[in-house]
Amino acid sequence: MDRLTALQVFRHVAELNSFAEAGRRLGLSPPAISKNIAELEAHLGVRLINRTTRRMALTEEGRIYLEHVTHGLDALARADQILCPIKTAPSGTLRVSAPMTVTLTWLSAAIPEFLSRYPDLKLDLHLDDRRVDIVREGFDLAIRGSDNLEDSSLVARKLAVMPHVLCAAPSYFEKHGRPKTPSDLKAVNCIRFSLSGHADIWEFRKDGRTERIAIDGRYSVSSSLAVRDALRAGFGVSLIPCLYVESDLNAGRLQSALDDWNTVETTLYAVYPARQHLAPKIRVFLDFLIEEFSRNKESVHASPA
Amino acid sequence: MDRLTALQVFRHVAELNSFAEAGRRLGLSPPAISKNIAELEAHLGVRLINRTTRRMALTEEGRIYLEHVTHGLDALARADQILCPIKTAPSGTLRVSAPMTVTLTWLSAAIPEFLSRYPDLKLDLHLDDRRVDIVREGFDLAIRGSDNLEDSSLVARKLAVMPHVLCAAPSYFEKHGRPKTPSDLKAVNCIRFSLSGHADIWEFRKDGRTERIAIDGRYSVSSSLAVRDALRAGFGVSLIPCLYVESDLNAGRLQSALDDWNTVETTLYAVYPARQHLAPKIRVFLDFLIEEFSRNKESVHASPA
DNA sequence: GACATTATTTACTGGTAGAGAATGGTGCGA
DNA sequence: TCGCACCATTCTCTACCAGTAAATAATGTC
Repeated sequence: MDRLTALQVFRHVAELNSFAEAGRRLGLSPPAISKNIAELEAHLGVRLINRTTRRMALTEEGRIYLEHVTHGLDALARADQILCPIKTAPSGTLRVSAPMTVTLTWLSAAIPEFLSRYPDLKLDLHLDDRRVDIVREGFDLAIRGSDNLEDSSLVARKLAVMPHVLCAAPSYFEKHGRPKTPSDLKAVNCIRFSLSGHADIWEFRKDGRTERIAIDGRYSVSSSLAVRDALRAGFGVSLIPCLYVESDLNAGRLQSALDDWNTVETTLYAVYPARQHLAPKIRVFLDFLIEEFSRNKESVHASPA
Repeated sequence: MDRLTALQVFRHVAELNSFAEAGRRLGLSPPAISKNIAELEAHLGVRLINRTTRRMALTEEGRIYLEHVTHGLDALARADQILCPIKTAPSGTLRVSAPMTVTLTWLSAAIPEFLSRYPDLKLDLHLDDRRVDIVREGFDLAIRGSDNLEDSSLVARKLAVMPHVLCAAPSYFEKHGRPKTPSDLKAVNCIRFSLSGHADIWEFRKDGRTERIAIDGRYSVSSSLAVRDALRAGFGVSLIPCLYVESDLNAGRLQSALDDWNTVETTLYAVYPARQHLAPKIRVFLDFLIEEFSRNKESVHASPA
């Protein structure tokens, strides 16, 4: 027996004081009404409605039962209704995890405009370069580099490609020489971004040939911005997303090397739990990310040139 | 989809934080759990639970929904529980319709004892010689004479047989003669109980012969007690339940006639709406009636002798 | 007194809820 | 590090049940 429909049948019958009318209202045949009431009574072991073919009236038990049932049914209906606005308009709190550096250099400036576009939305943005467990920690969405991409039941949406560039301060190159081939890097102080998937081995490609260099160095750090600071200070060379050193290269504070080699690219993904029933708040933030990253694409791609 | 089980599944999953554990608790297979949640989400168009194979967490919407659903589910559970004591122990209000005279002469004296036996029970006893519509007027039980017995969907339980006796005051018989045969009644002032089914035609049987006499008289009244008053006053003769005139006959205030003829009997029934799921309050009152009428039977049957 | 309406019963059917097996994925412990 | 155990999901299949239709019984109305 489907008790929920039985309860709704009971409620309608009680309120309309008629089996037939309740059937018409609910789109059910008279027998269906009868059976539902009879089954409900059998389930409870209590007679709820006294009825002849012509007349019906709630028993005392029926009246008591109706009161509680009505209350419960209304609460359940309210539960459904409360989700209605949520599933159409963005609202509530959006919990997002994003890598520190990407956010600070690329995204955070645009966040206020995004939030002002959706006044009912709150944003809880966690800056963390770790690969967070999105489900366990209750995030709605995470921005990840391809290094960290786990191939689970999550959905990944590509946002942007971040080409890398090998660079150092002019002073460093003057002192230690400018590498001409990837293998020159073996003898060089390489600053490593420890959270990268390719922290210890750097790849270079040219003319279909791939060189994989196990690099070494005295400084390993978990923030690209710290890497940049070390580069600026002339401490060593590093392979770093172009984006982060764009202005340094333009201003001559840093210089690139091995420009004729293609190097690793980090693809940036938005990762979220499911494609079905995607909440509007996630949907709009995703759209915002796509829009934002595509807007900046040309400037980024132009930078290494 | 059975939404009630889906909601219960959702609730258990949310509270136990595990699909499998919820399945074990509810006696359902893991696939059943999955499907219920998926269907519930499809129905709402909202993702309630983010899940990988290893971990799961409510979404914000899920948390909001759970709160309301829990509330509704509890209300419905309470509705069932509230009926539990009612369906086992007599309680609440018992609405009974009974004929005035039968009650006053036979029953009402025992009512207080009955009520003190069931302290949680209230009795609303309507004394009315009309044939009431038991369902329309919301009675739990009615006491009826066989005259009024409608053959509907109601249940009738035989309580007692009330033999009648033809009688009048000695003064009346002295003045107008004592009838020797039923047909003598045609010339006699017959007092009629108007609510009886045999008010205008009185039947007498003897040796397999039946005499049906269309009687006449100047006084018709809707209470047997008024008939008795008229008899005592020597106004005429009447056919009246032995019970009502027992003491009068014993004391010689009234005298019977046509004692060698069998006359009509009124069978007393308890009538109630249904045999299934008979409420305890009705059950105990019915038992009380049966007990009470069977206790008095011998004295009643002895009276006409 | 014929008709219309009502609740119920019976027999039947289509949809579906649940089990079982298999798959892909993940954490824990040896 | 590998393997084991567990978990959620998908697919397929079956059994059951909810609802309909037609027939019945009862009752109020014109």
